[in-house]
Amino acid sequence: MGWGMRSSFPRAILHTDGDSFFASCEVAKNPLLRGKPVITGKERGIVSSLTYEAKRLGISRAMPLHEIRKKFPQVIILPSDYETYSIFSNRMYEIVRRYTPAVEEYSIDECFADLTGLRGLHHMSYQNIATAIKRDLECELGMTFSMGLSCTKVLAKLGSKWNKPAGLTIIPFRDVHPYLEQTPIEKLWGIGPNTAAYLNKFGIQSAYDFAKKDEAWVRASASKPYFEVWKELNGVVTNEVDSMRRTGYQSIQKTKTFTPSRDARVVFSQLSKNIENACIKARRWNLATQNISFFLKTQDFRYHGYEIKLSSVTCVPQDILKLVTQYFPSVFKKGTEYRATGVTLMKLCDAGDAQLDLFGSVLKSEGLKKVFESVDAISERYGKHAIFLGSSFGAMKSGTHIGERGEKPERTRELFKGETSRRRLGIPSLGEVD
DNA sequence: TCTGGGGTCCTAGGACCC
DNA sequence: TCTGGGGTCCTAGGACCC
Repeated sequence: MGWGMRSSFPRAILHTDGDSFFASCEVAKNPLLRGKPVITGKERGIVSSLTYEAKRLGISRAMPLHEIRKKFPQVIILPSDYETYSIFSNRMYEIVRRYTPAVEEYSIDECFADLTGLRGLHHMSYQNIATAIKRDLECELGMTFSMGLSCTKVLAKLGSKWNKPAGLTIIPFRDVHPYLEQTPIEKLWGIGPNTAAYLNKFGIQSAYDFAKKDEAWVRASASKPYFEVWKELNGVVTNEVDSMRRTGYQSIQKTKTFTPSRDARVVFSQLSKNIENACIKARRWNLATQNISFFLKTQDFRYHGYEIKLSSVTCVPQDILKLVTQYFPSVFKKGTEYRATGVTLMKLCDAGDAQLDLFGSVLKSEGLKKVFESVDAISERYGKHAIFLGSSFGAMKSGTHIGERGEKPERTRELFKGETSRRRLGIPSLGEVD
């Protein structure tokens, strides 16, 4: 196979992308904002999402808000309201599902839909089905959507990016050439900066350069994910629209940046809060973990932490806190200024009914006692004052010590000795919100 | 990009087994 | 004892995505 090969039957894959999604949700929620420069991300101090009116002023994502307030006092700055965004997101999925059950909820503002074979049912061409979906979305949600229609996900995604905002770009496979020629390789979905640089070394600059490479070369020179992108550029579906709804997570991570602090109690309380929140999310999905990791992030963006294997599966923060409390002192360095903490519940498994029952009783009887113990262990180490541990841990004190119970983890591993270890916890490079 | 928060999948190499 | 081949599982790290 080479350039020109195709899947055995033609597919119609639609990619839908909400334009400036968070900011658009805010406008849809409050019509008085329409036509105005609106940005979200107030709580972060930088721009998260922005309307085109704001873009026209020269504002861009990640711009500090103090700068914007000074330069553009007319801009409306709003805090993120994820509950609303989630409601709009679900409405978006439901509208698309009127036309096909094969809808993949790809992210809060994007979905894929497989329209293959539905022309007869709807008495419409694929183009007209896409147009109808777009019309429904825009009428009912009060915002615009960018869409791409082609024969694979990679090409559909290329289409939705082609004409933003509010564009619908159809890329029939026979017309794909000019689109690929005008697309730098690093703009392709699935090709990041590393792979782009690697491919550049072989003279591959555009998506077209990549697509026309021999199969043998791609197979030999790139790993599976890139081979699959290559196939999709050639019209062969390797990544089907997956309409399975989420039933859980492989891992749950909670991290939060705070006002920089050298105070162990402050840093620990932040970590504790993250652990609580991670466990709340795990329990909401009836998930439990036996492998966790935590880290402290310094002002110079270094990470220090441990990966810990617990002696049993749990979704109770106290169980995790007990171990984290033991390891916290060897991670926390006096005099070092920290900016964030984080925890990851790894290898999540079904918590099962028994686990939930256990949790229920723990909550009622043993829970508070254990909380006291954890808090106390830190108080012992770092001072007499009660630790402020956020909402559920505030103003506690007690007389017992954690050491006696001393549940031992099965195994621990120190993390983040080197710079390259950062990615252990999925510490990301800066991504895009929308 | 002077840096938030949250995910997924793939691969190489070692451990262990027959 | 210095030498096979092959399979599976697990881990650590890399890369990518929104």
